[in-house]
Amino acid sequence: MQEATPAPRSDGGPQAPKAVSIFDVAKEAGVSHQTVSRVVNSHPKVKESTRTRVLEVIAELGYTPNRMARALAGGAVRSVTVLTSDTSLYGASATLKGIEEAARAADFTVGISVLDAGSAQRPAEVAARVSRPGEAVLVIAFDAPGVRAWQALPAEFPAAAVVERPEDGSPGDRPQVWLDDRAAAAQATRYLLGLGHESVRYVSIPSSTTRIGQRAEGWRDALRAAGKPLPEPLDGGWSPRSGYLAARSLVADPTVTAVLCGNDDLALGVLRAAREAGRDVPGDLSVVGFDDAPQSAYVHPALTTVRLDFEGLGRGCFGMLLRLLEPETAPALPMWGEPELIVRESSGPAPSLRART
Amino acid sequence: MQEATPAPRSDGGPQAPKAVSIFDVAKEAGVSHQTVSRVVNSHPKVKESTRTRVLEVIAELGYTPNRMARALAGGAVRSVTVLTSDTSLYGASATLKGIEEAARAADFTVGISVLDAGSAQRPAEVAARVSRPGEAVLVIAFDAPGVRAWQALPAEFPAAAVVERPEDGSPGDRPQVWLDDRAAAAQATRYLLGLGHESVRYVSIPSSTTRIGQRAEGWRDALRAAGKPLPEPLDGGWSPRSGYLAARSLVADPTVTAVLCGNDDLALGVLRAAREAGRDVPGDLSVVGFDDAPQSAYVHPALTTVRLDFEGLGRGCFGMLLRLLEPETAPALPMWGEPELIVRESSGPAPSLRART
DNA sequence: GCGGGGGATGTGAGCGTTCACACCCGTCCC
DNA sequence: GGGACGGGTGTGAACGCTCACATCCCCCGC
Repeated sequence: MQEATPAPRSDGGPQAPKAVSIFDVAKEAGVSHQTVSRVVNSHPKVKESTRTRVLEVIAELGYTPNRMARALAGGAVRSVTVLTSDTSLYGASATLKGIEEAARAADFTVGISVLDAGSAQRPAEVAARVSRPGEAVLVIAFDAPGVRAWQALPAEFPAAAVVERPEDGSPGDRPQVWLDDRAAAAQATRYLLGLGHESVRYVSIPSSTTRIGQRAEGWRDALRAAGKPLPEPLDGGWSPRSGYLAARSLVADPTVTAVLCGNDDLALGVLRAAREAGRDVPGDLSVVGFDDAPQSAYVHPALTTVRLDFEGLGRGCFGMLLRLLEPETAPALPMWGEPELIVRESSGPAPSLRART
Repeated sequence: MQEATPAPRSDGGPQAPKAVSIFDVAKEAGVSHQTVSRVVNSHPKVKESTRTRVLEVIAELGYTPNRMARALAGGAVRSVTVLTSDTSLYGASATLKGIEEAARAADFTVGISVLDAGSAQRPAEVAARVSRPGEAVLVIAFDAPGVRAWQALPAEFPAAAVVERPEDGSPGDRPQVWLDDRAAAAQATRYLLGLGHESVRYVSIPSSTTRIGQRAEGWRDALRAAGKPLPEPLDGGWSPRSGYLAARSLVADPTVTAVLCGNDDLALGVLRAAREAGRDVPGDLSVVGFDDAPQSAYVHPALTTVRLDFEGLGRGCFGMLLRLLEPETAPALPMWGEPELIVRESSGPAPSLRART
């Protein structure tokens, strides 16, 4: 009677549409299952007429290869699991978007598994995240859990990673991609210095390694090059709240006139702390962020920040993996954009210069 | 002889660690492969001593069941593909986070596939996203592509969805979860009205269906209940930019003193438009957002908004799916939080009242 | 005319798992 | 004492695919 939605009751339901297999297609097309397989995998040695016939039947029957069976039989897996520790941060989610896009284009299935601080360390734990031994893995290693997972990954896994910086101790041949955060941070710092600020303070995101982060490094580079003393960076987290907490002491100090932040969320927190302390931005204090999240152009004051091409980076990372997996057929590695300083409203000339004007 | 972790590389081969299978375990434990299978699947009828022995061998050999083979053989798939159209919006990414969390707890693998406007319509296209016919699907259907995918999903798929509102034409038995946006929007509107505002305007996110969205509906409900005229909602998109563009005309009108926005990003755009038009928030204009994104408490002015428990919703959605898949073993459905109005700085008494004070 | 190459196709054996069944052996009951 | 029962276990056949190999046929060259 009613035609709609037979409600897929998992148990003894009389349904089970019995997916069409390679044998069904073969029978219908009057060829062997192997020929169908060849057509599906675009093997060269199939007669054109046969190929057409098979393709017709495939379309007619609505055949879809069963990925599981294919993988089981030792074929190409065309599936990748992304290991990441937080899908909701802008950097990670934009990178994931890029990966998914590239993966879909290459007809890969993408899985996702969230790392927590504890589990990322043991190789077995990490390996267990993957559905099939041998399946490819992509790690978004912007933070410590990510890096640990990347390091813990058994060497036999085909894998690539998006990292803050290449591991320096290890052999440099693991496929990984990164952005030149260091240069970008240096550029942002030089920009602030060029505005006449005596110095620039830095509120840092957590570093992904035991060493100081790349962005902090770049900030120090610029300060050092300008012959300025190197103040201690302030430790922030990833959230606006952590930026706010870290900045409260900072903004109370009138000699601080420029702050570079490890990301835009931190900058938001700094902005709020500044406002509460009665400091005008950019009049009394310049604040520069990092990442250029979609909101950053619209907050008040609009954030001067460093735009990072996370999506491109994600595509690039997948590209490296594809190259590893299928060296001959993989397309050229897509390039991603260079970091770019976007000047908006939250930064301006040092108060001293301003007064003089 | 050697007791410790025999490092799976069985032979002298350079690579190909040749994962240990159920047969390896069986042989080592002196039982049949089927008994191992029973142990792994915690089948009741296995002698305790046998079970212990097998478990020991499993641990020793580092055996992990091969998901592909298991799925192929008709076992439980324990894998779910999430269909969503944008991983970077706060609502979707928070929901995804909740889903992933619940899925991991239930030992499910989660895949993700991004929908674009075109592909979401044809059932075959949607079905092809899934790696195995019969594999479970979760749809995040906050927008039109999501809803179309949900509708296009062949009925034989075990699936659940997070929706803006339940489909009204169809039989209500498809498993879906939603938040009471309508009541929340009504509450926010009443709140603004209670502040003395003559009326409240609405900048809408795109509706997921052909009808007006739930949030707009709630806004209308409240206006109607208060005996106010119903102005046309303004069409926004999802981005701050679209909120900005939509609001430019709005903020130019001095009779408009309160604006409700379909999400926090739109509200950010409205805030900027207001500022450019020289309108003080909340002095001249109250702005209320929706979603309570992590940034919203830190922007200036801090956004009054409706907090939505997206993560809980995601967990709930997965819970529904699990119930569908494993009716007897599934735990009770986790509940998720009610929407909650969070009053911050961007809203206040109507200018008229304020003047009087 | 015959051996040889190679394009086009078919055959059968796995891949690692679960399912349906058969089997063994005690225990209980009549 | 024999049959029914049922806990505990083994056997073989799927599942849908790819791999390695065998086979067929046609065309070539000598």
